[in-house]
Amino acid sequence: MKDQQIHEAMALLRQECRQWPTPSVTVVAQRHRSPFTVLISCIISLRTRDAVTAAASERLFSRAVSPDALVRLTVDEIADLIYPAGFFRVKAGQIRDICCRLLEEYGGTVPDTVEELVRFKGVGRKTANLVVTLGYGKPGICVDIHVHRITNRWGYVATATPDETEMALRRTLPPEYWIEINDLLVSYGQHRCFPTVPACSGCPLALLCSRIGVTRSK
DNA sequence: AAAACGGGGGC
DNA sequence: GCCCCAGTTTT
Repeated sequence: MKDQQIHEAMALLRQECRQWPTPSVTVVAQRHRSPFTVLISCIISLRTRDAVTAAASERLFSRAVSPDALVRLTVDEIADLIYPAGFFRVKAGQIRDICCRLLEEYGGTVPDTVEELVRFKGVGRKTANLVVTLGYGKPGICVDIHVHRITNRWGYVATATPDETEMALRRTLPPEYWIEINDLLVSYGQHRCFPTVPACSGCPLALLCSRIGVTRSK
């Protein structure tokens, strides 16, 4: 796919996604405006639906929006607040551990590089990149399952894992779209370009997609 | 019962 | 690369 085509695709995506609500982690980040809340709600979102993530995040942040406030809660209290998110007990422990380390190693602030962020248990490249881009507004590409699936479905990249997709996009995607593409493709993946059976009929990107007519694909 | 959730870790 | 994690909602 050429640059000309990706410019067209992104313009169409922007237009199309306006009709759908903004993904919840982004909304939560905007409401509380902090790299810390992006980090925590991103951990909550692991293997958990968008609506559940939003509700759980709001419940937790109504009690604490900083590491020093959050460590005063016990693991059980945190677990109760983020229920019914998947793996809620494991995540509660991870969240509290991360808060402790943030206080001990970073004076209660959140580091702003992927390399530092992925040293925390429960934080991988997806979460780290979302903190960097959404939390700090710095260059980065957050590749979750939606970004991975859709860019491959387009034929824009040909990769086996989300991490490989991130590296491929860092080489080929114009920097002006780096921060934005996650929000757009999460929304598109939730409302049209579904995981198993995408709604290709009426898709504004149909002419740019290499899998036209394919109703079942990875 | 099985698949799906905006993954991550360990091997 | 594969398998496990440990929970709910949706089909």
